[in-house]
Parts: sequence; structure tokens; C-alpha cells
Amino acid sequence: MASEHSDPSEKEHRDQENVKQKYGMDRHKDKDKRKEEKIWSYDSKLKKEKENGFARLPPVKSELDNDGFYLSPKHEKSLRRERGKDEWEEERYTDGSKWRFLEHKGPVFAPPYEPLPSNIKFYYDGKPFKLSKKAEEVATFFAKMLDHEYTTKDIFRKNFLKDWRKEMTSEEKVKLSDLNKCNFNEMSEYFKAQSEARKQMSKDEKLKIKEENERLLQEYGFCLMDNHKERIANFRIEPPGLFRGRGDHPKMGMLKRRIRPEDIIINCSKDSKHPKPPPGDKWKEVRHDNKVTWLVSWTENIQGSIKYIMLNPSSRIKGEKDWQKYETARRLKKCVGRIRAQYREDWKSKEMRIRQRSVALYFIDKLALRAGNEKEEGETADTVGCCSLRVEHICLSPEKDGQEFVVEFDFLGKDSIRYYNKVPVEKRVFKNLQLFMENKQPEDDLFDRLNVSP
DNA sequence: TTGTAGACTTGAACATAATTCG
DNA sequence: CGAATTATGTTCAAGTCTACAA
Repeated sequence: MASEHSDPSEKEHRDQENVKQKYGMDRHKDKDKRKEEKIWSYDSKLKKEKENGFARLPPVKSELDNDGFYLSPKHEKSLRRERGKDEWEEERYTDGSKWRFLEHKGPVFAPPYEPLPSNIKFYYDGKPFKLSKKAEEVATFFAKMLDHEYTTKDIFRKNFLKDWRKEMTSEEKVKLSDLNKCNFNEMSEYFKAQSEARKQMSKDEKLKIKEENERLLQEYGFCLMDNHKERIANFRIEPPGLFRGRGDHPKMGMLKRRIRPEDIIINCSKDSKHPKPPPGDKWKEVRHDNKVTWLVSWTENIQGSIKYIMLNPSSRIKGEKDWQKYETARRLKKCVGRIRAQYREDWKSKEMRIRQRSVALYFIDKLALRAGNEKEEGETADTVGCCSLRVEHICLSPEKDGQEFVVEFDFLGKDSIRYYNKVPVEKRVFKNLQLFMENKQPEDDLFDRLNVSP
């Protein structure tokens, strides 16, 4: 949460609260339970690996047991049983490294664009217009979304046209300037017919496709991390298309460009067989960073953020992390009482900063709100979390519906999902809120003395 | 200390498979 | 049996948090 200095009890207090809020304990009880079960299935996974007899790598010293044998899944399992669970709950590597050996086949790229059959036409201003291949591809993205509400939104259309024009030949640029004069209907109908045809395919054809997918999965869907064959979560590169932001996103409709091998950074261990780029292409980089868990990354062109290919939740690396999370939650359970007492105390603090923090903490605890980091204005939809709440998002009533000191929340949270709630709060909280709102405009931050970082 | 890029989790929306029902 | 419903899997934008540089 917030604060500049670090008295240890306060730090602990914050940490614990972060955990509670981070893992939304109140919010997702059932799901959490299911997830815990998933973790326990790790052992059965090891068993399966054993049965299938996956290839093992040459041993590294520390992967051998005292007698110089492989630390195979079976060994590992029995060792773990011997030493007790605690051993597993410990980080496997203490130096921050995540693995020692990593080998994989690299990503699967999106299939290349297939031009439309010549009888499917695009019309501009009522007349057929033959598009260049590049422009046509982008046009099909739009055509595929024609039924979607998105395509009626002004920002979407504006962004689309701007990016589409970038893909046009200079000739097309001159002629095609008004999206309202563009008619994508024939394309749209064609795609609908295609997907219909796919549904009507015979059993045989469907099976063929399934088998092909299975083959790809077998070839690219697994990697070898240390001694284990692990399932990769997303081994396919995101195909090009139009960006669909959620809520009122200022960048909706922009073109998500096609990712090429030269955009791709490969991460694997030096002593592994490096994945090969497609013939005639090069990777952007091949690195060997065992401080991270990803296998492949690239930079996406809409927000400039980095996308990753990582492992499945069933993998050791994800499972352990998940486990840690629950451990933290368990630790938190032991001290929530103390934390609650502390923030109630802080409601009376003479320091504004601490008061604001304590009230925010109370909301997070009581209502399971998200922390609410700062975000870049204008780059994303306007949404907030607890610490980024603005005066306009809450409404105070000393009395409402027979209850005293009611706070009415109304704001857009993550994914622009509306949060609306009326809660009676304690008098002291109410008074504090009144204080925070004094002399402020609706668009001012409610917790202006708060910063989210530790 | 502050600002920022990078890493990683989350979950809504969509897609597909499995199951139930008339 | 196919249609309808439900369960399960995949995709990917949108969060959170951390490490590190200035």
C-alpha cells in the first residue's frame, strides 16, 4: 500500500494486506479450492511422466542423488516424501534462477494470409474495387467483425481506417478515403458461409483437422525444463487482427500486426538444441536467461507491451508459485486480526497519509477491492481500483435506507466492469472520507496522499 | 527516491467438447 | 438422433507487482 518510510511492523502490515487483496480471498473461495486441488495433482503428473518414459538429459551434479543416480521423478517423489512437504515449499533455487536446462521448438506462427477467391468482391462507393493483397487482408479483419457492435463505434472506425490506409498502395490511398463508402458485405457473407461449411464437415475431415492439431501439439506443445517434459500454455503466436480493447478503449480498432520471426526473442539454455527459425528467416535474438520463466517473447505494437510464451499451470514452475501464494495466504490468516486492529487505530492518526492508507486498507479488506495502480492516461480505458478512486466515484449519505453512514461506490473497475455498491461504514471512516473530499473537484483523487508502491 | 520496463497472474469472451434431454 | 445445455479449454487484454536505472 502506501507509505514512504519503513517501520518494520508497518511494512509487515502492508505486505500482509497486499496478499489478502492480491489473492482476493473473499472473492473467489470456490475457485481457489479447485486450484489447490490442481497443485496436488503434480505428483500424479510425475507418475505419468515416468510411465511414458520421456527422454532424460545428461545429469548435472546437483541433479544426482548421493549415489550418483539421476534425480528422476521417482527419486524426486520419494525424496520429497522423505524430507516432508516443507522441502518442496522451499524455492528450488535460492539464487533466483528458475531453471538450469531449457529446450523447446520455438513458437508456431499464424498461417499466412490466403487471398480471397476472385468472385468475392469489395465495393467502394457502390463499385467493385480490387484491393492489393495487404490491404485486402486488413479489410477481411474488419469484415469478420462486421456483426460486432465494435464496428459501429467512432473510435474503432477511425483507428481502423488510419491503420488500414497504412497498408494500402498509394493508389488505394487516394481512392479509398471514406469508410462509410466501403462495403464489406460480400466478404462477410463469405466468411459466414465458410464457418458454416466447417460445421457441416464430415466426421472424417474433422478428424483430420484434429489429428493435425494433435501433431502440432506433440511437436511444439511441450518443452524440456530441467528433468521434466512440461506442457506449454500458448505455443501459438497471436495472429494479426484488429485490436479489441475492453470498455472505452482509445486504441480499439487499431491493427495488430503480424508477428514475424525477426520480432521473436527465444529463451533457452545454452546447452540445449536451439529452435530453428523458419527457412530464410532469423530470430531477433536468442538469449539464455534462466532468471525468467518464459520461452519466447515479442513486443506487441498496440501498447508496446511484451507478450510471452510460458508454461502450463500444471508445470512445476507455475505450480510452485501458485503454492507459495496459498502459503502466503495462510500466513496472512495468522495476522489479519492484528492488521485490522492496526488500521482501525490509524483512522485516528494525525498524519493524513496514514489516515488515507488506513481507510483504503479498510475498503480493500471489507469489500475486496483491487489495489488500483496508476496508469497512463489516454493510453487505456479510464478504469480505477481502490487507491485510484476519485471523488466522483463515491457518494456519502449520513443516512440512507434506514442505515447510517452509507458510502455509495460507482466506478468502472478492471475490464471496465462497473462496480456499484452501497455500504454502511463506521462513523470514523465516514468522517475521514468527508475530510478527504473537502475542497476537491470530482475528478481529483480521493486518496491523494497515497501511492501504491511500498 | 521516483519512474519505467519487464514479468507474471487473472479472468472475460470466445471456441470446442461432452453431456443431457426431447 | 439432433438440439440444447453444460463443462472444459483457449485466447489475450488488463491488471498487479518488482527490479532496476537515473
